[in-house]
Amino acid sequence: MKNRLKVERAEQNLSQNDLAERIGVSRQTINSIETGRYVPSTILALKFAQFFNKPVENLFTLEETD
Amino acid sequence: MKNRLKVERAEQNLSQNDLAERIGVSRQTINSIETGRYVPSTILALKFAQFFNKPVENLFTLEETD
DNA sequence: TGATATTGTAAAGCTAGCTTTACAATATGT
DNA sequence: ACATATTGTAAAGCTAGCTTTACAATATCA
Repeated sequence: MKNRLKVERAEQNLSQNDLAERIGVSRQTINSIETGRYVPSTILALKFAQFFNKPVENLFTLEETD
Repeated sequence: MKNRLKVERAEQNLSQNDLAERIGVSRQTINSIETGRYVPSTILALKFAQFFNKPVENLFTLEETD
């Protein structure tokens, strides 16, 4: 699964730490999701969507391997 | 987090087992999500959305406690 | 240059997601 | 009534998500 967190974050000029605090998770969680080490829970995905004001599908997209 | 899986399933007249096979998970996973025991991964949420042809936000919604 | 911010990783520890197997309770259909 | 389908749970086992702490590499900026 791919995600656009890094880009969305850049558009808002936020650091991983900023986003982590706004969403309520650790910075490592943000980093791990951005670098593809973790697939977030649906709760987290919905929070990102809410925060960036974009549909979940716009931030996260399935790949063949999923 | 609430979800509308049971309703969507009923609208399509599908059993938990049917949905499980279509999505590619075990029946217990479907049951556990429907009864609120598990929060699915974002990959699973996207698959449900794809299958029911509805946005993730339409199937899963955050609650205060999330 | 020197100090600070940002990002990438790693490890340990705990919890949660998912699987398989299994059984009971209820609903459906002949 | 009987057989079958559906749903709810449970337990064991494994993997993945998330936390905290910590350190190194790179970028930013006075």
